[in-house]
Amino acid sequence: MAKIDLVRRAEIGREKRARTRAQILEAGALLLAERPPEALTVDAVVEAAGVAKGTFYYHFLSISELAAAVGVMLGESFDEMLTPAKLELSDPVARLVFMSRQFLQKAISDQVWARLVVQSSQSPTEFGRGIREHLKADLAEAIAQGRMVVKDVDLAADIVIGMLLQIMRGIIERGAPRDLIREALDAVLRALGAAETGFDGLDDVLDGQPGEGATP
Amino acid sequence: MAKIDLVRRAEIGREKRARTRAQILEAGALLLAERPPEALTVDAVVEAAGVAKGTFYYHFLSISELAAAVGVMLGESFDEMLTPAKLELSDPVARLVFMSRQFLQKAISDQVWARLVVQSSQSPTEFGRGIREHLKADLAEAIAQGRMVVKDVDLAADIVIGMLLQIMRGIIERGAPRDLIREALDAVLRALGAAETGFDGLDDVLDGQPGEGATP
DNA sequence: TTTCATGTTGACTGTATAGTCGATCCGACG
DNA sequence: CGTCGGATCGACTATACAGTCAACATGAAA
Repeated sequence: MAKIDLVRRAEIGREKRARTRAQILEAGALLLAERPPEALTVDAVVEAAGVAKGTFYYHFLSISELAAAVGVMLGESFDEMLTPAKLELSDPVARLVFMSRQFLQKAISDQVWARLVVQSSQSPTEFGRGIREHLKADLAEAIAQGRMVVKDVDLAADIVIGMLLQIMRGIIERGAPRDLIREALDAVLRALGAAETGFDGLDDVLDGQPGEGATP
Repeated sequence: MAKIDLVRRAEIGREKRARTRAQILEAGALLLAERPPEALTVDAVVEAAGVAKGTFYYHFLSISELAAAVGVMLGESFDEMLTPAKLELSDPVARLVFMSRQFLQKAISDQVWARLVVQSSQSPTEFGRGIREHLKADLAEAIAQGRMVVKDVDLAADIVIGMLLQIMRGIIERGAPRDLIREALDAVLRALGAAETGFDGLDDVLDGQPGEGATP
């Protein structure tokens, strides 16, 4: 019995498999942007993805697993979006502002993404918790440096998350008037009581200019 | 054919009818506190309410009508809660603070109510729009008086609503630490840029003391 | 006691959805 | 070009749910 190269075999379908899975994932994301996971049916997903029902179950165990996968996808888009901040900005308040700015800009340029974020913020997913922890780390650092009036990290996180999420809802429903982002960022800093304790480069971050060390 | 007193007849069952309807309504509110209306089934409602399925359809046309009725109920609880502010407080910022304070206090003392409010805030119901308009009226007055740094009424409303809702979520998930309400109210005022432009009695309202005119 | 409007019941029908499974397709490899 | 394993398909069963309806319960009035 000639042993066939199983490893090779395993690779064969991988591209097709990945493509189909991506189709289902994208369709799921699109649908989850406009309804909660509890209201999402397998039939709706497979129709939107253009695949057969069995194919869905070949890739996912259930709708909730699909929802989790979409959550992971969202989380990755966040990491991708926030990585530059981690690398370039050493100041926690600057990182906070940068993050908030990226957040709102993405919401303005990608409505589906915005809706998806808003929907995902309801049921506490793994993704949501990750964002929150990331945010809390920055806030704790800022508090430790005596940069903020708000001392309770959880309260500070709720303030930031609540403002950004609701402003995102506003963007979805009513669009983004001129200077919205700048005014929103100012309001976030004021709410935390971090407005007057900035560092030199903060205005650049607020305006979306290249930050510290980027200008030779 | 002796005309029977139809008006009287109509009154006969009213008490029973009202009681049953209230049962269904309460069960619906309880269930809608923990899942979105799209995920609520008639069977679940009638089981929770302890009535037969036909009874549900005798009182309501559909789940969405029940959800609307629950929304109206919530709206009434708001009116009830906010009426004293309208009457006693002439200052728009004081009314804003009073409203926010009542809001958070109620959330702390009534978890089901809090969950229901959070859930209802997702799908824009009639109730949600009413609250927003009410809030925007106060904010517009405050802006007109030059009391706030934030000039965009919609942005201001999103800031307040976002903060309060997310803080409510925090209360639901992690409880309310000491001084949470006071710190939250301070943060709201700072966010709007209304912290330094207060009037004399504002501290009383912030602390939940009887407001202006109540001390003879 | 009888009558009758109002309200309640739960069995019933039809439909939508979940989840399964053997048939089929596809493409690499010998 | 035939074989074979991984991927896809869609018909099928079982179940959950929506919505209906004829029968029954209740209690005030005659």
